Amino acid sequence: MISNKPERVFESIEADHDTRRSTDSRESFDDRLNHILEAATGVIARVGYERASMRAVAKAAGVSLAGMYHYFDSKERMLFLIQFRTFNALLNNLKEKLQGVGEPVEQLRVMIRSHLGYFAANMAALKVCSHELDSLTGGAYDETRRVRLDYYNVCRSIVDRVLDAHARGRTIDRHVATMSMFGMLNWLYRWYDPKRGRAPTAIANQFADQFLYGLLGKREAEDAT
Amino acid sequence: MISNKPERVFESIEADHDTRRSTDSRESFDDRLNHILEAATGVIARVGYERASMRAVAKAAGVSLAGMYHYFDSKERMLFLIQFRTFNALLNNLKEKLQGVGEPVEQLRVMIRSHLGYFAANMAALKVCSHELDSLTGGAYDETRRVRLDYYNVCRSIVDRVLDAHARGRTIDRHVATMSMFGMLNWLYRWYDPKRGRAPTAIANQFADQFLYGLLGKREAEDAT
DNA sequence: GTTGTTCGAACGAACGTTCGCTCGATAATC
DNA sequence: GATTATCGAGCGAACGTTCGTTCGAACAAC
Repeated sequence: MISNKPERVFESIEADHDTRRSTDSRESFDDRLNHILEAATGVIARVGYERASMRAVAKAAGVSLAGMYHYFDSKERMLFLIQFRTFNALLNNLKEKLQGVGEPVEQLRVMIRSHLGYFAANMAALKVCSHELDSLTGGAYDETRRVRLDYYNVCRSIVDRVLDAHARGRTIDRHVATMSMFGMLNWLYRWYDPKRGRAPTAIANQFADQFLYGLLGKREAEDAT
Repeated sequence: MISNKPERVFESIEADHDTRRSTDSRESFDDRLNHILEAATGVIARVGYERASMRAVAKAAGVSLAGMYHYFDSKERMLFLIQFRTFNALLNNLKEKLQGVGEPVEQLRVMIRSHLGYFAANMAALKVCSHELDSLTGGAYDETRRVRLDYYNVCRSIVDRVLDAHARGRTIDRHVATMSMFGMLNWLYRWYDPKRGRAPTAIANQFADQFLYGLLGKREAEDAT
């Protein structure tokens, strides 16, 4: 089932075991794959996964229909590659941005800023990830779920730390609180237009304020900055 | 395009112009239509609109494939009927619950409670409405959009009144705030399991608290109850 | 006998995928 | 250095299946 190794793609600077002599063809393979996946991401974001026919994706990528199957063995695998890479990039981006930030409240602000920043910079990919979560099945679904769970755990532990440090006797279900934050953030793909709306950083700040005040119930969140 | 009048269906106690004599066959037609739409809602909620074949819906409803087309002239019209009725019911439910409530903060609480209550009671229908927003095209899409805009305006004006009454010098984009609330609420269909999670009313209360404190930045929301 | 319901059977179109082939570039052989 | 073998990359054409929809006959009710 997992014949097309996904790790190869984003572990680009990893220890290479066997393929490094014929560098030329290898690099051009990955470049070509990336190009096709980007085209696919655009089409799927526009019309949805089921409506996005392989013919339409092939046309958008400038490849023949049959030629696509040199890069993945099925349409579902194509969607998996898009989602798996995006979720991993999102997670790595978050971990990187959190480095050196210790204060829980500031961690939460960084997290929301990071999520929204990546969102705004990769709208199509994150629309596909938010909307087509259940379009994968079996092992492919499980693998993306694993990454999403990692992401959830990082965010959840930040929410926990914020509440532990500044709890004010309110009874808050922390899972519900975390999911409400994801809802606030991910729903963006339904309404946000980067050409018309406010800048992503402005929205991120407002979201962070709203969510923090919502958690803490008072203004004290500010003295952390 | 709009051959199958949708208003007839939920304006059930409206002034009837022409059809009230042959009550028997008329009622059984509506009942049968309702039954098919409910089955369709379940199938679409489970596998998505595109994957939900008319054959699968027909089997779930206990009707032959051809027999479905006696109640709507296309698959898209079937989806339209589901969405249009659900959105209208949601809107009417909200207006009803708001009657007699004057205080803005309490209005907002009622709104969140109402939305979540309807959500919990009609999970499948609201999943279809949240997830398949863009599956309609042309006039059908416009009609559902109109109802959704009505719903937005009611909620937005409540947010406006809350902020006007309790503004504390914070700069808040009210559209962004309203959409963040819809995100928090509608994202529910992605994670909430009525059999495992907390009761809908408990979640509604926490959502209301979070969103209100988030808007106002302090605890004063409570003295409205 | 008309009208409203229901259905089996079939339609053309579109889908994801596969097959057999071609084309260049590289590797191997002499 | 010329010739041959090997292989990845790409494509046109077709496969079998499933899709939404239609048609005409059958049956019921009044």
